[in-house]
Amino acid sequence: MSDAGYDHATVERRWQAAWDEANVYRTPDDVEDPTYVLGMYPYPSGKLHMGHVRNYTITDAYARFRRMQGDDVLHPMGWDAFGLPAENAAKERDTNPRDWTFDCIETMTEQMESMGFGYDWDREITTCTPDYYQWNQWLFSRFYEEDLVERRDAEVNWCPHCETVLADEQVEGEAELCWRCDTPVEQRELEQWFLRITEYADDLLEAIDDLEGWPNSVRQMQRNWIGRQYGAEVDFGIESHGPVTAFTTRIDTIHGATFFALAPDHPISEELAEGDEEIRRFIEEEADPDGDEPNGVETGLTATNPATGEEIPVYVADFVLSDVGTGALMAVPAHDERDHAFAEKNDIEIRPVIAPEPDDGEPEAPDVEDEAFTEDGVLIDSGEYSGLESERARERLTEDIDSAAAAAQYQLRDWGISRQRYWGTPIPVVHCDDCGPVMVPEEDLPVELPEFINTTGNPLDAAEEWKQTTCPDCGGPAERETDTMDTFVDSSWYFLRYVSPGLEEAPFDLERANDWMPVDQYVGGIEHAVMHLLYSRFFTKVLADYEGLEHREPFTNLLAQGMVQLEGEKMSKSKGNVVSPQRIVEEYGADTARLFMMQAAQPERDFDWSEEGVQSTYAFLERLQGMVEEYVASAAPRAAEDASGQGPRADEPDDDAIASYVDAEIDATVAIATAEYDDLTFNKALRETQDLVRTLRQYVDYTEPHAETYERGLSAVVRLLAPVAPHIAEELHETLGNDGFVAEAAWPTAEIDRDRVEKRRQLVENTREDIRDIVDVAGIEDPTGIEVVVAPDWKYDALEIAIESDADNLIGELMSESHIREQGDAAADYGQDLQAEREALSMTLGPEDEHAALESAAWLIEREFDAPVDVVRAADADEAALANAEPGRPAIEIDD
RNA sequence: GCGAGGGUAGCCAAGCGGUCAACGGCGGCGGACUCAAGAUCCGCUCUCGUAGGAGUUCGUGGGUUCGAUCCCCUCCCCUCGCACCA
Repeated sequence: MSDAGYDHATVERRWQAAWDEANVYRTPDDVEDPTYVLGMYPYPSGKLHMGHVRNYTITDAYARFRRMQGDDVLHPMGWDAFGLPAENAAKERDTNPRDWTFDCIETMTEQMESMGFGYDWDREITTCTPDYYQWNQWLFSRFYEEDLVERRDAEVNWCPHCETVLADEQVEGEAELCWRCDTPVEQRELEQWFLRITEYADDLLEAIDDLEGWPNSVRQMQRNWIGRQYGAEVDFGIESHGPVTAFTTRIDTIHGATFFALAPDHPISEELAEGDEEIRRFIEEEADPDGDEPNGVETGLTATNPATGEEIPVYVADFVLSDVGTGALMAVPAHDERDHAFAEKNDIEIRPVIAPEPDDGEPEAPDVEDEAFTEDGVLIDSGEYSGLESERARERLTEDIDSAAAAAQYQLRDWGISRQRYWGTPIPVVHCDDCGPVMVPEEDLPVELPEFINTTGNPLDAAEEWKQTTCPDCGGPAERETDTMDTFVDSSWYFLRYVSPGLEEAPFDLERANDWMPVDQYVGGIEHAVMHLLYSRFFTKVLADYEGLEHREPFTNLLAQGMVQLEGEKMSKSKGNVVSPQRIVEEYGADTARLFMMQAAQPERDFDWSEEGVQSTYAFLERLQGMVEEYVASAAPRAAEDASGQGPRADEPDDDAIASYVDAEIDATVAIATAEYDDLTFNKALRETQDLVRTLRQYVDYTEPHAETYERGLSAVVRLLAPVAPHIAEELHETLGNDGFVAEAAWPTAEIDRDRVEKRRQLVENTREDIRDIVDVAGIEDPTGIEVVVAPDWKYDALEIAIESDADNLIGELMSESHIREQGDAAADYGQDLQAEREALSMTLGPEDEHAALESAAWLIEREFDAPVDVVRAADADEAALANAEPGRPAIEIDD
């Protein structure tokens, strides 16, 4: 670690206290439409990890940037405070989830403050408080009233380790493991509460197209998850069981259906199993829906193909899933891979009815002996439908077959929210023997959690006194529902609660929510791409439909931030490669940690933590502080001189040129960095800013700087850095003699033409490089003078003509200009060059601008080669030198 | 299998039709400073070249174009998500 004098701990504490004192990050209720910047609230696990730090540095930097630009900003923080880990921790430590959770919150709040995150803590929300979760209950009742809640017996995913039900989304991978503990998930039948998200499937799906501020990956993942497929439902009559509906996307292949298959848990399969030992045995012992092999058993029944009237055998097959489609399907082995595999195994006819579109002549049946032909094509052997294209045939068949109707299938299931755990929102329902399940009336909310009981099962079940109640409808004895809600319910609307966190009459202040929502910039991990983000969209749409919310989408712009890795690997406790933010803050300070992270990579990309990188970031801040302090120290005596009437310091003419270079660079940096901040590409904004620091340092090293310019540069740097490194920025802002907080200072502005800046920088850079090349290639040891000659005006004119001209003979066109023609051979030569490069030409700066740019950058060249540099206009140069000069590329003469 | 995003010099990584031998960082090399080291600063870091030049490069093979790292197609590889989905 460095030994120099940047006492980050003191600086950071000082400004954290000052911000707090001055309420800098408070958003008053009466602001009109603040820029709403939000990071996904954390689960209070007890410690901030690098992922949190990155997430919240992104939102904080953006919020600070917008605030400095003059926006009102809403940047709140809260706690996703319900959940299983608290319960487990409480059991282990013999405490209770509430105390444990609040301990964790306290620790993490301190850590967040030590990072310098500027939150409006007055809007803090904590989902495990009755103040908050009563509104989960209220919303549940409202959903119930709107018929969006359903109680049904359901086969649910059950984690034996967590002793709870899991949503489909919480079951991971082919092995079906619990997302929390990786235990294999089992199936159980339970009475469950469901939110009917499928009612919104179309809305949720179609609105994705308009979420232009979201990453494509997330949008695509949500589309996949909803999984809408258009097809048809069609009935096959099964003897003695009546019509059975099957869903198919390929009704055009119906003439090739050679068997019918039922899921093992289809009602008919179960009925058959009762009277047929072999079917029973298959369902109970052999069926393996997870296996690769499609297994099945013949039922001896036949089904009537509604298109052909043909009788086809009915199987019970384990590759048919009861929760996909209708749990029954018409099987067309010739045109479906799964059906093909099953048919081969069971020796069922494979009958092709779709042929590839023929180039000419008659369609020919494809070879489906070994492999199904699954593409669309032209129907064959399909009676009156033969010759139709698949697409058209689907329409016609759906129309013509009596029992067929167009239908859509979704992969999205209703959202089961019941959890058999203690630490969650009690589902506000009372079970009455006479009335059945009854909603707890609004005036009796919240249903508060009873004291925690340390027991093996569900503590709510054990809380006898709490459980026994009376029925709100009939007044008879009744029992409370003992399940609690999935914590994703809490997070589905928390962003609305921040708008009016203490409101006692409603979950959120409608009018203000209408003004303030949606969240302008939401930032969080990609792991929430489906669950949290989909549920939040669902809630928002329901609230729009029934509660007068005027927004149908919660998050306008979404940024899925990348991971912080170590040597290309995700940090994890089990790998033991975790870098502790706390250690970094202690050793280098929050500013260093934040700055390092933001400059390391674009926010959405993964990047490697690097101790060297952190050190060099720290050194950068230290040097910057040194520069500011030195400047202020040297400015004081100068100011005294000025005041004593000895007059302003006389700037040498040479200095003016340098100052104009520095000035231009300041403008360029401000403009570019601002655009990059706007884009959340902090890495690029910071690179520009650091480049400017380098320029300023070179400036001050080279000459006595023009005070106004130099100070303007330092001041710009401090403010450009303030969103990311806020503490040291405050310190330097103060050192530079400013009153007030940099957090509330005005963002620097500069009007530049980015195209001009790039041309100017390019010209200077190319020229410097050319000089280096010449010195190197020519082996010039010690140059004594460098002359840089700008091209004559007529060449710029010629270039412009060449760009605009579309004449075949450019030379002719050029020569029609008398002032070019006068140049004789030189004009002809340059015309040849232009002709050759014809298509690649682009406009440069004008001769005066090029001269000025080079003149102001001459000091960089003098400094580098330690030789005087003369930037010369064409008019003042000798003929020989001019030959090599072109627009964008001055002639260079080096003396040694 | 389907979908999304990628493959750029030793490594990380920007660029996304001409100003590109290709920004920036790391690593390496040389120089300044120093008794020395570190830090800092200045260069170099595809090949050849005694005046800014030439040659060969951006996963593979084709194509479009006066011109392609950048656009289109084929294939190979990586990462992520979904998947016996009817």
